Amino acid sequence: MKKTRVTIKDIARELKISASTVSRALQDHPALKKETKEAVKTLAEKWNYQPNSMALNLLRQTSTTIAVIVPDITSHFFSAAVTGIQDIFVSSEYNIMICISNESYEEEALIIENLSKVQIAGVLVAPASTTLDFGHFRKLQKNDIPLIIFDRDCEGFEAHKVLVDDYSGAFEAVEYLIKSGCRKIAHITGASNLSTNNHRLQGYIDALKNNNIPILEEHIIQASGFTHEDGIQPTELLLRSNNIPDAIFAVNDRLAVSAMRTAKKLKFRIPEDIAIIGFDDEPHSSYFTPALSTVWQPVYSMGMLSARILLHEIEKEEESKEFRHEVFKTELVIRGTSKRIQGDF
Amino acid sequence: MKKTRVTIKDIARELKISASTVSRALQDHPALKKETKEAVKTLAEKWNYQPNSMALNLLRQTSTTIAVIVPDITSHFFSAAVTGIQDIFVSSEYNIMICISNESYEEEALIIENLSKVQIAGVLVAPASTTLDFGHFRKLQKNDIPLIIFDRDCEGFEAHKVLVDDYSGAFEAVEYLIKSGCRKIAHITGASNLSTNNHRLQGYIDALKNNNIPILEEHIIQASGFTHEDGIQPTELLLRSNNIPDAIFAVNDRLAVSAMRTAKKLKFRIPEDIAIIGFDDEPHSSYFTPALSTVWQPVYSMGMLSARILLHEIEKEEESKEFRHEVFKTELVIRGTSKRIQGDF
DNA sequence: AATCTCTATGCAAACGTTTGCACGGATATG
DNA sequence: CATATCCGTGCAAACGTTTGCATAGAGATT
Repeated sequence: MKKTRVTIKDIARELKISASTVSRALQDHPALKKETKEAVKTLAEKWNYQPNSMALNLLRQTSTTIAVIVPDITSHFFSAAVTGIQDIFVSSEYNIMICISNESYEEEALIIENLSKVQIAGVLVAPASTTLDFGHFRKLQKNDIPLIIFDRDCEGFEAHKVLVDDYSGAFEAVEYLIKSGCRKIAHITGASNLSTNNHRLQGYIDALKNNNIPILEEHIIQASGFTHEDGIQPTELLLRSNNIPDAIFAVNDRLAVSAMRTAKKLKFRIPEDIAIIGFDDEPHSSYFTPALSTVWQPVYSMGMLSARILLHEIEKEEESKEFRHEVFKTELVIRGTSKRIQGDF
Repeated sequence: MKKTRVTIKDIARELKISASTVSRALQDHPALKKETKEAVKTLAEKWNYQPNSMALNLLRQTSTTIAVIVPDITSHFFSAAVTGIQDIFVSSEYNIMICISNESYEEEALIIENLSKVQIAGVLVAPASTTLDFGHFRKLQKNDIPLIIFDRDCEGFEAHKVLVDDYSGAFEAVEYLIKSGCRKIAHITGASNLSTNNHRLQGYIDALKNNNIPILEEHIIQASGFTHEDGIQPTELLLRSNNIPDAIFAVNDRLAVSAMRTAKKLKFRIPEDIAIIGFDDEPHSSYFTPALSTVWQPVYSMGMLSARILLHEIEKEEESKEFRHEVFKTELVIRGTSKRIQGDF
């Protein structure tokens, strides 16, 4: 750790000119004469001069670091979103810093606490499932740090938001199940304070209502988490009850996959005995047998748009109190775990 | 963007003392008297003073940013590795910056080029599959920026390395297939300049040799990429040849899953007609039917160890030219896509 | 020869922080 | 009463960069 990078002063000393002249030469300042500029540029090139970004940021009172806070990065959903974000910032002067909240409000608050010690240009956050209080987000806003909420809504909290229309995604999926002949459709839902889960649940309920199918409490089961393992017990509960459903709409693909395997183990035929639709369209979902029907979300685009909005927010001059609110549409992807609709091909 | 954070000078002005005294008070300097310290601390607390990290880094000529360069973040492998890395740095003063090379040497080199414009404390990199020249890594070393190579070896390039014993992982897998009665074992391999692929290929070859099974060129097929789609064609080639194998060892789980589906489509029974073993043990692999047999890698631990080594490298005082070379062992996970060994339960 | 106008460059301050050194005042020692 | 010792604090430099202002020198105009 003794690296002594080439500075403007080194170049100035070598050329026997002042640091200001070097600085101006590198910026092609019109007042300088050609020979000076060239001499400086040549030496800077030769010595591989790199401006010290910290000195600059200190002077300008700015930062080129963007923080991205996600609950988890091993799920395809968030890693794809992060990729979208990255792809926008990679061609900008900004660098992204990834922070993982592990779906924990405490960790999320701690991350923001630590972030405030560092200079940060803006924050993109997909809130943890346990986040009910938004004080930490408000603090950022109070400090004039641009904030974008993505994927998961924080109801009652005003900010720029980039979301997915989970409600209609779920509605369409359930409506499809009904049209394909299912009448006893169960739903495996997730943590009840997540906007995404709630909107999907509401979409499920409204689709049933819309078709005059009674909503049965026993057919709405909450999984204790997002992973495959968390789908086993709810499915067993449903398929061993005395009111066995003929379809399961799961709040995500992992739970759907788990439901699939559990159903198979219990000798149910898919989709004849039990149809299954998931949510997310993870890359491997189409490789199961039968291939999983699911709801695709434009997650990469969502990441990109969030990043673009943040970028604009950071660089804009005028002060506006308007918050953007973008909602992406989903797409129903029908594969083998759901029955065909009569005359649908 | 007009935030004016509280500085040491603000506190000094308010308390009518010098900035140096404030600085010392906050550090509990023994020369200061109690009342001064307390007055400063109280006001700092009240005004929510946060030291400006850029000023500090500038003064100290250091940085608290670590760069992590991975080929891709949507694969479970790298996202888990990044999570391990993150979990080490989260409790340190360092922040990690994620950069994605998209498996491209050019992008990787560009990232390092851009990184050198920013102050960076150290770099963790899993090289892109197309990286054959290591000049960009050497440049980092020349600038005394600690570098750790993980997962993928750069043969002929000296650096700290944290790898997985791909060779014996593959050897064990193929040996298992042989013991379970397979004699015509094919291998779907990947990009030929990736150390991981090569070591797995070599493990495959040596396991066959070790059992006096001839190595057939036609049974070694290179997939054109890492995704599910890339596994279809190689499998079809194998299963439609006039020397159909009785087992496929795929270089990763995605290709294995794809081989599975393709084999099923072609009416092969798994594992009776064709056994399949993958590599990675992705979370969903056990949810296929039959569940995928595979080779598990301690990827999270690998991430953590890489991070620890980097941390040590950054903070160490003495200059040593020794490079660490850590190799993790894999574990064979036998599930349903491979036959049982006689008397093995 | 005195003044004016350019042109090219340097000076110094600023960003926020730390720290070696110096200094003023109080107390203790001779 | 003079000197030594100590305590608490401030000054100024340093990190690397930019930029408004000043200025030196040259040439042009009177």
